[in-house]
Amino acid sequence: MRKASFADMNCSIAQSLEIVGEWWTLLILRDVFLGIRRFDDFVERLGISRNVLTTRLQTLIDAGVLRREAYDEARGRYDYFLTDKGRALWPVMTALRQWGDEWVVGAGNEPVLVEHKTCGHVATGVFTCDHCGERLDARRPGDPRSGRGSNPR
Amino acid sequence: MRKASFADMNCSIAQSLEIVGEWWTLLILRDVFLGIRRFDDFVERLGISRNVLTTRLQTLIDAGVLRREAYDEARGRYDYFLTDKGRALWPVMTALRQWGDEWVVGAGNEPVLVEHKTCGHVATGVFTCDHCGERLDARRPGDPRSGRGSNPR
DNA sequence: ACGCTCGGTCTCGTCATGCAACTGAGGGTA
DNA sequence: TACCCTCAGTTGCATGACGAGACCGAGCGT
Repeated sequence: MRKASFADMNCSIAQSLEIVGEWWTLLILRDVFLGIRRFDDFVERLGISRNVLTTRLQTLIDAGVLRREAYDEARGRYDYFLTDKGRALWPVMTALRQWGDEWVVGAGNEPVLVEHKTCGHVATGVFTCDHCGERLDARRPGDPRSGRGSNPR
Repeated sequence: MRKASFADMNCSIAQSLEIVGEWWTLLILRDVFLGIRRFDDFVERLGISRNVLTTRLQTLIDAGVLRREAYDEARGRYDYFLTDKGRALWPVMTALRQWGDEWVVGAGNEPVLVEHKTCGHVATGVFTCDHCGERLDARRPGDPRSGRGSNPR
């Protein structure tokens, strides 16, 4: 039996996970965000097996999240870069990192801090409404459903 | 060979993925956010196999993301609810959904809209600096590294 | 000529997953 | 009493994904 696919679910979370939801994929992307570019560097930093890395990179390239560029055409040596689509995953990475910092990682493990270049402060990203700027949160358990539009199946 | 674990990586993204990074897990949580509470409803909506659902729910309970509560003690019927830790995953779900809406889902699939109750508008969440309120983005490829603090390995 | 580096591919054994049948307690119906 | 139904899992089996490490091949350095 094949592993199930989310591709036919009419839900953008399912569609997203179809691309970045596999084991290792988001860690590979984390390293790309940190500037890692080469096959063997991923293998060494992550401890991922080479065959799985090969398929994950290919999946991400096929999905348009990464771009492969030769830095030594003759020997077939490549760098992997984020595309715009890949760079747009930054909020996902940040949300995951902040959740881990706040709820998972024990004391003694210093979180990675992000400096906001513009204002110079260490920044925590917060989700705000693009309309009024107020901070957004999940609806409380008792609320009626806040979603509307198509059925998120 | 066992599936590799990210638990010993000193990185909160890896720690987070150890909990929510498995196949199916974020889709289960999406449904919990939408108000699904019961075993057979997850099975039917997701098409997940029952044994996998069992282990995923248990993992999430062990991690403190979900809470199980009997609604019919005699017959062993349970509801699954989000804890505060689980509800704190809302930015992750939102970031994934918005990425999917913008970059993955084709035209013709209407995204699920979220109404911001306070201001009454349909809201798109944006990541902003908690200090100055300016919108946050990933550093551009050429920038020096923006992370500082412990090595995010 | 020789070894080295890099970016993979191949093989093989083990683990996770999907499916479907089964279980077991209690309730409803006849 | 007998029978079926619902719900929340558990069990068994077949298959596919994963991990480890060996291997490969092109070109460079010496």
